[in-house]
Formats: sequence, structure tokens, C-alpha cells
Amino acid sequence: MATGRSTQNNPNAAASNRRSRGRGIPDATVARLPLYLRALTALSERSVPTVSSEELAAAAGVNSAKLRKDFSYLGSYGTRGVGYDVEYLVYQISRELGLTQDWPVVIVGIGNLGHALANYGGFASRGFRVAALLDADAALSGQLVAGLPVRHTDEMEEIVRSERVSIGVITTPPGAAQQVCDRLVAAGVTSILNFAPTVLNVPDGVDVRKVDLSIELQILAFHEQRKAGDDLDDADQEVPATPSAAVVSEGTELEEAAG
Amino acid sequence: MATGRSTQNNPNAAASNRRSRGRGIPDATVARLPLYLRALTALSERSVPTVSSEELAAAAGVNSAKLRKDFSYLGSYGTRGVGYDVEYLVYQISRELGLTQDWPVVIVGIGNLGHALANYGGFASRGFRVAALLDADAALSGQLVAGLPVRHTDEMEEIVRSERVSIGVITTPPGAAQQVCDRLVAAGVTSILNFAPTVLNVPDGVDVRKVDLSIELQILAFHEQRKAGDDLDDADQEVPATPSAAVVSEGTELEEAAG
DNA sequence: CCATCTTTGTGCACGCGTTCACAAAGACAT
DNA sequence: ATGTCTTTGTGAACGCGTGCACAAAGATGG
Repeated sequence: MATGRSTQNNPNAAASNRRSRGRGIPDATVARLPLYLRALTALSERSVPTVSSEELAAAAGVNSAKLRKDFSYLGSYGTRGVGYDVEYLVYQISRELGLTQDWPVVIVGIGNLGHALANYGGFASRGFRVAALLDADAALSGQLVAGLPVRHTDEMEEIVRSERVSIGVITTPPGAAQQVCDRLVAAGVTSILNFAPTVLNVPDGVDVRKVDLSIELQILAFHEQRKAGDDLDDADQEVPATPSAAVVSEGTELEEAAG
Repeated sequence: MATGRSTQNNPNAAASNRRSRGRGIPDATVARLPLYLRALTALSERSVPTVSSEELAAAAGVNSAKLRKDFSYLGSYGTRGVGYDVEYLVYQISRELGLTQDWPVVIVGIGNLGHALANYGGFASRGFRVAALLDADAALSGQLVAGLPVRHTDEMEEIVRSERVSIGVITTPPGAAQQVCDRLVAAGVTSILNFAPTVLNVPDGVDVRKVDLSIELQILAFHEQRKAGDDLDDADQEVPATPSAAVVSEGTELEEAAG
């Protein structure tokens, strides 16, 4: 997803139309590679030498034919009659995803979610290094979060340039997100992971992926409602339609104050 | 762009093949309805009475034809030559998504991310009510988080049943996720939002949506790497292939300890 | 060396989602 | 009423993603 994005799926993701690459890997496949990688890494830790497409597909929760086709975009890394070499595949996928290099990342907006992300172990283990934690609230400056000092957003441009940061994570309130985004892009960031419930406008060449907790829940609610409706009332017609719209207010702040 | 799946794509989402409904709404459309709803709510707060498909599409970051087709699945709610009535559309979408009713939710695993979600304002404003915060660590029991006391997972079944909870949010470490999931499902939960980096197995009729921070970053890294490659070297061939795979360890704990 | 068995890699068909382009519908002015 | 202008709603074509089903490739045993 969500997206599968969500796609994303995704539905997810914004600026990037390129498919015209040497051996272009479909977006849907790229989105699944991290999934395969996780399953393979687990096998690797159990010292499993080889794995069949059927087994790996089960572990990753996908169709085996789909998995084989996905791998075929990377090249022919399997052995017929045997399966795939786990270590080799881990390396190939890591390389393809660009995880064999170091990716410095800045997190902007150190509220609850920023905290959670700063402490998230899944970053460091995959080549993602938190270069800096930034917040507009000067009161937070210097405070240690996950062993790193929070720095003021005034330092954003300098940090992005000196640390060669190309990926930014936005966990600010929605009102500040676009401005933070603009500054990140101006400073040289070309990929943004946005947790703020806002549509970000970015120039061509900049990728945006969005993670929206509220949207995911709303999608679940839709299906949940349909389940309930199907159970009770078989041939459901138009809903009664009470025209007294209880307008939901968009108070939706992701954090208390940050950007 | 990147994921169309999304959607999850949608990339995301697992158990749900149904499309055979009276007037079945495509999954891709459902995934966008929350997006439209957010844009419409913003317009509503500015007291904008009507909006054209073009304007709304721009605000939501989608193609206007797509938006019109999406709305056409809900019915003919627009007026040709004028546009859509904002308030009416807000109500129709809210109703379609099931947001006009109350959705009690439990959050299992009160680490950093659980904290962040408990404090997330986007829930309450859309009919989602946090019925309980659960954690396996007895030391947390009774502690207040976002005004609610953390309760022990022993109480899970009772809470789910008595509060009629149908949606569960899992923010435990990956090792505990499947077990927590099984217990939630056994107790009656039929929709799960999973933040743990694990593939959850659920019986038919249960929906799972996954949000994986690490995967999103890896997808960005892939595109980022490709950009860098395109800049430097035009006709990029096989990458040099340093065959010294620096195997990434799957230490990936989402939280310190919870489930 | 041949037969058999396993598993990959892929050709092909199908279905969903996206987008274009346009006819139909209504607003509005004269 | 009639004509013009705006904007919706949708038919139709296209492209991507998925999954079946099978041939090709290699392992293994006799």
C-alpha cells in the first residue's frame, strides 16, 4: 500500500514517471523487493543455504509465480531443480535497492512520531543513517533523542549540504509540511517520506512517498462496514441517506508542534 | 510516482477479493476517497460552497478525470456547469467510508509508535475512538498515555468483546505480532492495521493492511540510486558488482518490548 | 548416457485501473 | 426560447500487473 503505497499503492508515490531505463524494473516489483529481502534475511540468519520460489513466496505472502517473475527482472539468479541461493539473492536485492551504500536521512519534526522513527531499528540495519533530527521548537534543541541531539531547523540547509542528505522524512504538523518540504528540496533533498496528512507539491525529479495512518484506518472502516452490511442485509439498497451531514472537523494534527 | 498499488499497491491489503457488490466500488477508488475527503473538509472549513472536479483534483493531487470517475461510482452528485456541492460530498463520502458511525479501536504495543498513534488527532475526528491501549509489559499497566490508562494484554479478549472492537492496531515487535493478531482475531477483531514488519496470517474474512516504514524508505532509496546513476552515467550497464555482500542484519525491532 | 524428477523462467491471456475525448446536461444571458 | 458556455459523466482504448500453465534447464540416480 496502503499504500500499497498503495500502491501505492499504492497508490502511493508522486513524481517519477521513468520506466524507460536500461532494464527497467516495474514499480510493483520494486515495492515487493524489500519484502523478499526481509524474508531472505530471516532465512540467512537461520543459515538456510537455498530456498525455492514456493517456500520464499509463502514466507513473503505472495504468489510464487509473481515472485519468480519479479526475480527474473533482476536476472537469472536461480538454479532449476534447486532454487535460489539465499546469500547471493540477499546481496543482489540489496544492491538493486541501493542498500549497499550509506543513505543519510534527516527527520524533521520531533514529536511523538519523530521520536518513534528516530528509535526505529529498521533504519540503521539497512544502510539508512539518521544524519540529524530537526525541529522548529528551539526548546527542544540539544535534547537527546535516540542518542542524537535535536537541532534547530535553521541548521537544515547546512546539514543537508554538508552531510549530502538526499532523503528527508517529514513528521511535522500538516501546516508546516509544505514549507519544510520546500526548504529540504531547495537544499538538495530529492526523496521525501511524508507522514504529514498533506499533499506535497514538489518539482520534477523529486520523489515523494506518503504514509497516512488515518487513511489506512478509513480504508479498513470501509471494508468493515461492508462486512457488517453483508451480514445483516443481503441485497443492500441505497442507504437511508440521512441528509444531516455531521461534518467531521479536520483538526488532524499529527504532532503537537514541531515544524 | 511509484506505487500504483497501492495501493499498496493497492499494493497493500490482503484478504479482500470482493467486488461482487451491488454497486461495487473499485479498491483503487476506495483508497482515494479519504484523500478527497480531506481536501473537501479543508474547503468546507473555508466555507467554500462548491468545487469543480478540476480544482478538487488539484487539491488532492490526482487527475480530474480519475476523480470524476471515482465519484461516479458513488452516484451522480455533481451539477454540470457548476461542480460539486462541498458539504453534500463530504457527507456522501463519509457515509460511504463508514465514518458516520463510531469505530472503537484497540492499540496493542505501547512503545514509541504506540504512543504516537495514541496521541494522533486524526483518529477521533473521523469516528475512530481508542477503546484501549494494551501492552504485555505489566510495568506499563495503569500508566496514562494520551489520557488513557495502559492495560495488560490479559484483558484483550474481554475488552474486544465488551467494547465491540472490530479494528485492531498492532505496534508490537515483530516477534509478538502474529500471536497478538491471532488473539485479536479469536476475540472478534476483523480488521487489522499492522505496523510490525511481519507477514500476518489471518483467516478469510479478516482484512489486514500493512504500514512498513522501512519498506517505504527502501523504495525511495531505489529511485534515489537510479537518479544518481542516470546523472553520472548515461547508458548505465550492470553495476560494478562488488561481490562482497555486506549482509544487513535483521535486527529490526519496531519497539523495544511490548507484545 | 539416459530417464526421471524438481524447479525455474516466461509466453500468454485476462482483468483492473488510468486517461483521453466527447456527448449530455445544466446554468446563464439575451 | 434559444444559444452559448461550463462542467459533469462515461464510452472506449490502452497499459500495467497478475497468475496460469508449460517448456526448458539442471540435478540426481541407475
